[in-house]
Amino acid sequence: MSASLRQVAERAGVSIRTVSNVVSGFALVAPETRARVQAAIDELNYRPNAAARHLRGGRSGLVALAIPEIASPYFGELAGLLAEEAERRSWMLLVQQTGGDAEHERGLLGGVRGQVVDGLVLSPWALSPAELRRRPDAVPLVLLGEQDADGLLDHVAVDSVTAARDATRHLIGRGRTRIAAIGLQPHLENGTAARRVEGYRQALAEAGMPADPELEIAVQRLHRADGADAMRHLLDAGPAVDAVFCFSDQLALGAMQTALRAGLRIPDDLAVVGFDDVEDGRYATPALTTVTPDKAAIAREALACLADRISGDRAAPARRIVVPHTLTVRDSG
Amino acid sequence: MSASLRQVAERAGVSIRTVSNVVSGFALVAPETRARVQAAIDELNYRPNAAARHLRGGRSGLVALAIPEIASPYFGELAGLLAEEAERRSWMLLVQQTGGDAEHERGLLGGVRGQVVDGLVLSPWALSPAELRRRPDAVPLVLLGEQDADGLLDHVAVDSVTAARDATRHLIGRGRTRIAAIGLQPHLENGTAARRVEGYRQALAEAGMPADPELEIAVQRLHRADGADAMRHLLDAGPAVDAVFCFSDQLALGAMQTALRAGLRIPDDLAVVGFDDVEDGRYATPALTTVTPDKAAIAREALACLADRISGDRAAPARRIVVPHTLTVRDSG
DNA sequence: GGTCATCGTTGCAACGTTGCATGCCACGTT
DNA sequence: AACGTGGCATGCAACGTTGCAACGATGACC
Repeated sequence: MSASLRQVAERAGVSIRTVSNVVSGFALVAPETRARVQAAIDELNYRPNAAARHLRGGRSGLVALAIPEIASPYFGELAGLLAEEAERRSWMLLVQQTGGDAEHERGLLGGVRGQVVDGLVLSPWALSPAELRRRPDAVPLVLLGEQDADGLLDHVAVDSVTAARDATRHLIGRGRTRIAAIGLQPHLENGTAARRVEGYRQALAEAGMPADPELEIAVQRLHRADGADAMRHLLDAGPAVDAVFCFSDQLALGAMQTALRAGLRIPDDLAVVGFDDVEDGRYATPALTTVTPDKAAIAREALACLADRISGDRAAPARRIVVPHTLTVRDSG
Repeated sequence: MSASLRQVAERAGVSIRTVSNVVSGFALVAPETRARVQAAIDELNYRPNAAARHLRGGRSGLVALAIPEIASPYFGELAGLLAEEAERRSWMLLVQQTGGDAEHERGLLGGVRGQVVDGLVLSPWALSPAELRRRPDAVPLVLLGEQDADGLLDHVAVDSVTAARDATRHLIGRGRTRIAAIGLQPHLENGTAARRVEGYRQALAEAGMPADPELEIAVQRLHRADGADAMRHLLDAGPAVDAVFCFSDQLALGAMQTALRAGLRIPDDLAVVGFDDVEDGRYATPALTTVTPDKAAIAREALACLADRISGDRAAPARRIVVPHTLTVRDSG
């Protein structure tokens, strides 16, 4: 066990309170006393007890990040940035995997196991906006992704409609005429996929191209395997396509592998555009053209927002923070 | 703020202690009392206070994972598995990024900020074995990777020498004669790279092939960019090669991109083998042949070991746990 | 010379929980 | 009737910290 204030106090011949004053740095302490206390602290290798501070002060210095899965490159990169940002704020980051499970997500809304954390950054997957809204009012919460919760919950995201439109416009601009979209998720309440389809359709409409339901492929999850399956489906049964816009880089990479194996040349026969700009895509062959959300901004804004909630007005109107995105054109389309 | 035992007790008309007994499930409580207390708990939505429990019991239920970076696919996948395993044990997982920085790693050895965690899983990068050994005896610690700390610290890892030998043997078996190794890290104390070179050299020696220093390429880190640089170096200045064994999949993927861009056919002109078996590699084109460490076993064993330390004998002799690996042959070599 | 502000230090209480010991009651045994 | 037993409930103390108010000592001021 580690030394406590009491032991330091005994050793330095002062009261517990005085040691506390030295440790916190504040308050008036005579230089000589401070030095003596400091010496005792060093000798005993005193470290303030986090549990006691937490109990007394109500702050744990912990923030939780709840995401579907850490191993997914997008969430991994995001988690890394959030960890950096948390470190900068002297917070510790606790990571919870929801597995995209509604039950699990719901559980977290009520607070992470016994009020351990000061705040929660949640990237919902299966939870409906309605459920998000009627959450038990517990820890400060910031949502990642667009959530149909305007005015009720803070959330940070790129503008998916615009981003998807940009990506699709790009393909149209390159002369593609049969552009498929991979990544619809009609089974989920989560609005992200819906918004990306919307942007995709808008771009087609602008260009006077008909929206063909056969070109809109739904997936269960956003993994490479789902992209591979979707592409196989398109190649087997589907109509001819000369481009695919995938709602994540993972989907795009899976789709690319299938297409390449089928002997298609990318981008000559098939252009592929992704979404997220994860590192994989940059080193894929061909390198993936993709929508680049400002992930650092997402991390920064999410924690800034959380910080405001934690130490500021909890009842302040909810904020909808939109971070910038760009289209990064590489070799795949 | 949330309800406390006292408030529940008042509402149910019993003592604090009795409520505590109901909450903990143990002890003898009359069915009728239990029901009344339970009702009060539900009405007030009582959740035990983690800080108080931590202070009282000395356990926080938190375990820290310290890795160089979450965004790296290997560590991301590992973190995911550790998170699952932690969940299974009702632990929460706190993630610390060290950035491969010695100072940072050293800081963690002394305990994560004020004894917040019950245990620490550390994947050292820059820290020397000597420093690891003379750590201040604080929280229970398990190291990931081979650490030259036998008998002093618990650690979990694959057998890198054997794994590297297996991989190299495979290339030799396929008739490759000029096999480069990418991933040496002579600037680091961390022994992993050294072990992989050793296995590589062993396999060459077995086959009566000379070890050519020009074929052993050092890197700063294990990112795709480093692999790409190393490959470029080999193609530009270096001698002819017909295979590369990379010490991580990241390196291999970077190397592959450079080779493909240079017009080499993989595996015809150049065979590429990686290490880690991350998902990227499976979906790369061509799919990456690689050493597959049993990552789930690493996660399982690491936490099992930590659990033993936490609730068992802290002075027990350190364990060196070796998890199995296989060679997964795909298209790249 | 007395009152008052200032500086440095201190004791008390409380945060919410649980281990321990003890209390009380009813029942069955001697 | 006295005693022991077991079931159930409770009070006290302590974990380590910090906010608050108060303390004595010192010097300044009127």
